[in-house]
Amino acid sequence: MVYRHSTSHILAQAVKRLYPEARLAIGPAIADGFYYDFDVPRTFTPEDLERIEREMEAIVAADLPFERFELPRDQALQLVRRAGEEYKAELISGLGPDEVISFYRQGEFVDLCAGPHVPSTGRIKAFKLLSVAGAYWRGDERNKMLQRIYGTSFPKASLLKDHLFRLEEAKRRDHRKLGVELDLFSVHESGPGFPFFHPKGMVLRNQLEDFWRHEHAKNGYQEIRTPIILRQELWERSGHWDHYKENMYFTSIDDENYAIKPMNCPGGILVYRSKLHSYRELPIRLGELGLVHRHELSGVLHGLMRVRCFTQDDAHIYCRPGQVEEEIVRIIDLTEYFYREIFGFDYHVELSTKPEKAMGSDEVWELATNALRGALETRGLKYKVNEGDGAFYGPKIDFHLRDCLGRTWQCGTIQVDFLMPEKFELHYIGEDGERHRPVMIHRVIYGSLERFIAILTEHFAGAFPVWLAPVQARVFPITDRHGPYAREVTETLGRAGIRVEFDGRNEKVGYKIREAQVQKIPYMLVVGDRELESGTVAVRHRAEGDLGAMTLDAFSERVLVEIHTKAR
RNA sequence: GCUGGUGUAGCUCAGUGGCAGAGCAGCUGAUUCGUAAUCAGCAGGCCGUCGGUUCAAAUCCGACCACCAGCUCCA
Repeated sequence: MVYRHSTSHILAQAVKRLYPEARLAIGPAIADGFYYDFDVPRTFTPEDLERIEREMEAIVAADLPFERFELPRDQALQLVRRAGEEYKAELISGLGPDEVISFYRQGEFVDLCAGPHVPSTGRIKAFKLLSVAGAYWRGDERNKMLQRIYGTSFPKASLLKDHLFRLEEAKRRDHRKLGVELDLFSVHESGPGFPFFHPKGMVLRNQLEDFWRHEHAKNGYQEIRTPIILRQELWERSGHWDHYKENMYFTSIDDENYAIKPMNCPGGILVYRSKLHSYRELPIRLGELGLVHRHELSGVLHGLMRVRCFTQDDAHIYCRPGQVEEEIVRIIDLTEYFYREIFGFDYHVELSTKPEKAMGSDEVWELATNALRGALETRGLKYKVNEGDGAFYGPKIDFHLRDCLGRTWQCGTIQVDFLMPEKFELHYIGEDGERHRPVMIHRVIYGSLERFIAILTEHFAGAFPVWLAPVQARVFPITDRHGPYAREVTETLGRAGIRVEFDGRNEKVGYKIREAQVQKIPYMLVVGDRELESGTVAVRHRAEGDLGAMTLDAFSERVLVEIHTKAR
């Protein structure tokens, strides 16, 4: 961390030497590297980065010592103002009264910095500038956009090389690349952000949905389905019109205004409201694999991770106030079962609190937030707090999963909502015969099927567990005379419930094996004279290689066990 | 949406002002083969779109669209 931060100072020094008009913003170390933000009238090109790198080499070669000094606030301000560094002046003004204001000097270059640093610039052995991108000053889009240069550094050249190699390797797992290669899905210019699922992608998706339905039925959920287009009035009532309009698509039918749903909750509420409920029924858990559309900014679209229409594995739980925490614990348990037991993911949990543009009083938010916090503590889960990051109708717990480049994506979420029940005047009849207001919990486990499929693809690098694999086995006859037997094998396995393909093309076994390996098909079955005579199949596993001959029964038993246990 | 980059065959990519190219994939034929690529032939293009400059544009200029990285925002 210190090491990379020192490298960012060298970057800043090089930039100041080459472009004296550049104003410095901030330059922290980040995971795997560092960046520095500059305000420069011209834009940096890749050639500029090379020039800057060469200047950095010179600074490293000069082995300039890093020297620390401290100044009182007014002198510090004077120093940076004289240098025309208005961003640094703003940073100093933002520091608390008792904070020490320190600077670091290397050669002619001085920068406001808390430190620490390596002793001298010569300690930086291997570095590389990776990219340049825009970034708003203080991360606020109302502020000026600065130019951010990203880079990384390592104590040894070989470590830098390894790191760059790992970045390349990670790209091979990219779900966008694998999605094409494995023929899972596509996106087209005709519908940016609106993905098309191909037959193999649908097999995967349907497996996820079947499993989801099964587990939810076991856990006391009922399934519903609500329409995609509903009257605008509904969205005005729910608060989406006021808080979410810019993300919604609208249409009109017979001169009436309608909206395309960005969330499933208002529709689900209409189902709850369609009859009277007794306290004895609660909690009522209504699940919906609901297709929602949201207008996302064009610059954020990303394969299946970030799209403009997606299917949420949603559910809304209507319960009594006293049941909220227990319900949250149940959802956490179900989520952990999915993530940890079934898929084997690493994830982290965040708790998001009341945002600026929220509905409802602080007291209600406090209550809801405490319920979430209480459930997290009950389960002893570590979590990070995101102040002001909740939904407009309630605070939430989020489960975040990693993609191939280490970026994290929110998948599961649990949101407590006292407000929608209010807006829609929901009630149930209590023991006392009076009307009472239920609490609503919104939750998803996969999050969206699309994003989850993207994460799964990268997590397994396309080599899906057998239960999810679009094709579980492929059968190849060695020559034409083995064709009829190979077909019989294919049919028998198919009848046993295995997704199996027959590859009778006139190609060598090696060719077919290679193709099946590239497709990450878990099992390859070779049949030739030996198998034909003994009534067996020669089994090859995509990771374990040649497993030798097995009877058809033994093979199908093996695969069926893997399918049923969801072996990874 | 903002900053920067990219856009040529299904995929990966060459081609920098003068007839649009390669490998893989596809199709046809030959080969009948034992665990990651058999050989030969054929076909495949609105060079992202629209406009401009030029005798001539994939190539230069402009606008737009899409994609990539990052920022802001979110499942």
